[in-house]
Amino acid sequence: MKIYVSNLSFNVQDEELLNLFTPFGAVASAKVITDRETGRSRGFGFVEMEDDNAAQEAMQQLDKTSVDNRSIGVSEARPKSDRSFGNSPFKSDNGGYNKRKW
DNA sequence: GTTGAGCGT
Repeated sequence: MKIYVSNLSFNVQDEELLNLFTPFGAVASAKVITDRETGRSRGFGFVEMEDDNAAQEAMQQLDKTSVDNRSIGVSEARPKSDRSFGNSPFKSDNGGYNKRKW
């Protein structure tokens, strides 16, 4: 399950995310999105967990909790389009991500 | 020694 973590402090990074979600279950990957140009944190990240129910658990437990003096937000991540940044400038039909009835 | 909505290359 992919998890979207928002409102992160700018000093929290991948490892911090990992440490946050690890106690709830196996974390496949944890990544804080940093600005590609400057390298600074953008204040949000993604966490991929092996176990789905562990992910749900982590979400409820970590959402709105204070991390580094900031109340973070944890929710299920949107599906990153099957091929959003491939090679074609036309990208996907929706323009980035499936804009269904979320 | 930057800053605060947001869904990653």
